[in-house]
Amino acid sequence: MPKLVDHEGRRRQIADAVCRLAEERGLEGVTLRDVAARADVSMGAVQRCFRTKDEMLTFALTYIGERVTTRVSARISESPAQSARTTVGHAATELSLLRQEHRAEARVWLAFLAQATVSRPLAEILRANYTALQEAFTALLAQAAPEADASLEARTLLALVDGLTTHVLIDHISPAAALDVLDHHLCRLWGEPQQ
Amino acid sequence: MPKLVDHEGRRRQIADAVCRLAEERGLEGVTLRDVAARADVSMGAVQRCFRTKDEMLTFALTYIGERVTTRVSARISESPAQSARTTVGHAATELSLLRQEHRAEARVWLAFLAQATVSRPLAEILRANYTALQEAFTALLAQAAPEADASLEARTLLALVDGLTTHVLIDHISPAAALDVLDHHLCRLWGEPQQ
DNA sequence: GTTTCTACGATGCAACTGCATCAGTACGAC
DNA sequence: GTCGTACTGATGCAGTTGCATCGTAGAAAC
Repeated sequence: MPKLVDHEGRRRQIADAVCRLAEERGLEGVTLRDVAARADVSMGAVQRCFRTKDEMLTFALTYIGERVTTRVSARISESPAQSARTTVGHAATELSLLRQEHRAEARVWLAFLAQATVSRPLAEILRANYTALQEAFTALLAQAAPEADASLEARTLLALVDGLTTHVLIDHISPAAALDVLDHHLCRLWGEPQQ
Repeated sequence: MPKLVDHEGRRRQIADAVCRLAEERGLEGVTLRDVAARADVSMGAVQRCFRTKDEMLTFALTYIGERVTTRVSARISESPAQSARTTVGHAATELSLLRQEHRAEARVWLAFLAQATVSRPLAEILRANYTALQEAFTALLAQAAPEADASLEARTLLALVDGLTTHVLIDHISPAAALDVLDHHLCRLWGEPQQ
């Protein structure tokens, strides 16, 4: 057996390059040549890992989806002793990608979101991610606010978080303002008095 | 004075073609040649109307922004006798582009939204639109729910509507489910009992 | 009818795209 | 060592892109 390469590792390395480029120039600015250069591999290597560009983009979206989901899950499970309500707040904040260091992820996500409206494979990956997120939030909300319609509230929260993220990205509102909105929404959800 | 052409009319005609193409293939599928063909003019005519492709896209975004804003405003002013709360509901529903016939507009809007994260001119047009919408909703909400923080609630409503629209576009939720979420949110905002 | 000037549309062009190809490389088994 | 093979990276190619160019057409002014 001759030279063997860590294929999965290389695919991730390339997906990383895709994300960095998508963040800087948008998804249309992602070309095979630039991806290869950014990932410090040859174009041949990229073509060996992914048969087509579409396959590469699909993998990159799956990759970033897993990263976000993992981070949210981690945030949920790392705060086991807290109340369910606090956990919901933390998870939603994490998901809204408001922190500077996750702004890039948000940009990439939005780029894929737009592309998904005209690409079935991408749309299915996105749908799978959202479904998983919604189930997680529904379960959390069922604990945090037993008297509410957990599924409905989960849909509301996901949509609100996505909208806020988008508005922050285009500088319509500041991250702080987005957090305010989120806090306010959660407080009202808990039925607590709002100041 | 030789042959004169209704420039503004032609620009709108071209912008229409841009929107139809963006809806079908996404913004990356919009090329000068295809736009010209779709608008039933020659490429030369397109180049005469817009010096560069960017200028064309910028105009198209402004154009569609005006269309949406106009429709929302019309919806607001055509129901003068109703309560402020009903008006807010109608306006939000109109803005969420949930009806089948406006799905195309939503797709185009999302395409521009993604592009705006890497294009300053587009981002500024979007920001202007959102600012106008937020002011309108703030004013409405101040009437409809005097005890609430109108500005905060307007930001919430806009983000929620945007998120819902996006989720409908990628088929994560149905238009009916989105309407449910919106209704529920508004009912809670009015402090009414939720069934 | 002639002139004059805008608008037109066909064509050209350099750059770039995704993808295919293929001689060469380097690693591991023997 | 040598050999076979999985891998590499340079190159080729057809198609597309945005933009520039330029001769022509056609509507007003006279």
